[in-house]
Amino acid sequence: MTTIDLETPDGSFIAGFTSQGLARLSFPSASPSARLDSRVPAGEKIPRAWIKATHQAVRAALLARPTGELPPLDLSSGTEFRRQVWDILRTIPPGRTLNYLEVAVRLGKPGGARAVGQACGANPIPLLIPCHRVLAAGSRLGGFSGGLDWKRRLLEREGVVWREDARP
DNA sequence: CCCTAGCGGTGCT
DNA sequence: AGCACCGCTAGGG
Repeated sequence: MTTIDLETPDGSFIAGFTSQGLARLSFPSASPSARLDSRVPAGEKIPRAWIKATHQAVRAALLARPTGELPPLDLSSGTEFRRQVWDILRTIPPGRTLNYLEVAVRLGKPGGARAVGQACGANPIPLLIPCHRVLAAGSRLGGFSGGLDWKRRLLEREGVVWREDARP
């Protein structure tokens, strides 16, 4: 994996590329264990177009704008089920949300809400695969592996309203 | 608020 | 094969 720093007004994101495409993205605030290591020497050569597309997509997403065309994605770290979940997440536009149950239903697995949550947590490319647009039932915030502060910040910019606590 | 039961997918033994 | 873990949900006290 080759890592590239992406500077943004929100700090430095780190993108990880394989020869297949963009494989990971870490937030500026990511804990050392979750943060990609940009010091490791580059493995493979990465097309400049991929880096440019990623940089633009990240900056757009941070402004609550559609990402436009993404570079090729390497989602080989995911199981079939998880890739199906991630594909659904990519259909959620800025400012819109689904909840875990709704994603499960779309997959034809109405009992799979919990597995959907697990798949969201395993999302290797947060922000661009917008797992922050998945809330819990009743518009409750639910979780976020990148830290709930980031989830709140992104949703707020997109004009989404959520409920901080308590069930209906 | 809490607790419980049930759920599907995943990874580790 | 078994089992513990989960970004969950619905129901009841």
